Amino acid sequence: MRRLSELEHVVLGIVWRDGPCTAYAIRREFANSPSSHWGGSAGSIYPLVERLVEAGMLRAQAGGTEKRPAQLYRVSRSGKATLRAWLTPPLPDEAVTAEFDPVRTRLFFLGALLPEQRHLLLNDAETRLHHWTDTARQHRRELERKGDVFGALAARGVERVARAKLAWVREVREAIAANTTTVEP
Amino acid sequence: MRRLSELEHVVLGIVWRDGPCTAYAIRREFANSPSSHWGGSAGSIYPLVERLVEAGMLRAQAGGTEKRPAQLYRVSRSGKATLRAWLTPPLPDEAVTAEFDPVRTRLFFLGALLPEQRHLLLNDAETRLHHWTDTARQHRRELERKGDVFGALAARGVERVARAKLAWVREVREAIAANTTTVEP
DNA sequence: CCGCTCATGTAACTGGTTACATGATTTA
DNA sequence: TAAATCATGTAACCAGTTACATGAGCGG
Repeated sequence: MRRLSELEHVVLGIVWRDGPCTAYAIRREFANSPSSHWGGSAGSIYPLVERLVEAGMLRAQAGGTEKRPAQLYRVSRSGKATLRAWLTPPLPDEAVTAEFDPVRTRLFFLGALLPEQRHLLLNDAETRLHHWTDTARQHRRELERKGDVFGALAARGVERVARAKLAWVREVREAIAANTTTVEP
Repeated sequence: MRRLSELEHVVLGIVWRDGPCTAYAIRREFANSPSSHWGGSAGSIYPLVERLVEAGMLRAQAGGTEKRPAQLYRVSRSGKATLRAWLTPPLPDEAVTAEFDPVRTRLFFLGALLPEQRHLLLNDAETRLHHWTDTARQHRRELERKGDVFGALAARGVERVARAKLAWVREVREAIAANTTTVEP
């Protein structure tokens, strides 16, 4: 099989972690995740899982109740090996770069706004980031409560990044408070 | 015209900021950017710029030397208005969430590795993040040197996030040094 | 009994990418 | 004079999304 995509590896990881589970449960995992990078849409997950089965990474078994039957999936030996290979250094080169951040993307062009309007954008960003730090902390605690040690440690990263961004937006506001660079209308 | 994509807005911003410039110069902007989210491939930029011209957001004018003619683009009045609208709150809901981070994505499944192997991944992540903080700082200074005040402030965000992630990876290492949760082979 | 969750899929679309193609100009 | 950069484009592909479709079970 061709090189697995990042999403395919993540699905492999979810099935490894959550034991035998349905494709639907995988989708829910993405839907409940505070990250919005992958939506876990039906159109992506069902064909993806089928591909992993065909590639021998996942095994299907009948499950659920008689009333409500369901396909359960678990990782095969080769699936586990693939998962571990994915976790083994070196990380891909793109793994550590500036990710896509809509707030930062906009700040690059803050000069296109009138000085008064710049603060409106920063205020909005700050409010949302403040709220986001709460969400991130709650999510981490939820994982801790469930006993998912590594998940909680991963989620700590979201918390730290959220706080860093909050501090950053505040720094930007301080910095432009002095600056009154105007721009033609 | 339909709602502009994020990339289309960014291109609008680049043309606004860099004055009359070629599509090629726009591409270079993405290629030189330390972010890898958009590659600025020819296949995306040239058709995109053409679409913005058709939508009346950009105006084309002949330019370059006689020896080497080139199409120069500048933002129209309506292009500027669109750019400002993009910068005007409220930010879209997805603007403030956990972005895609390959390192964090992997840490969720760190438990699938043997305890000794976990440190190999963390070491790799730490080394790269350390290097990345340097890159980010240099890039920010470069923008400062060029007098791009807002660009430099935006780039400060990359720096802060890089440092936050570095601290996070170190925290994770401390935390799992004690933990010896093993997993079936 | 109405709406929500569980469960599984498919078809059309989209916003990019890679790879290919061309050719002039500048720099080492 | 070879290699890099400037400059512009196209065709095929790809990994996801949205929207649609179906149906059973379960809680208020």
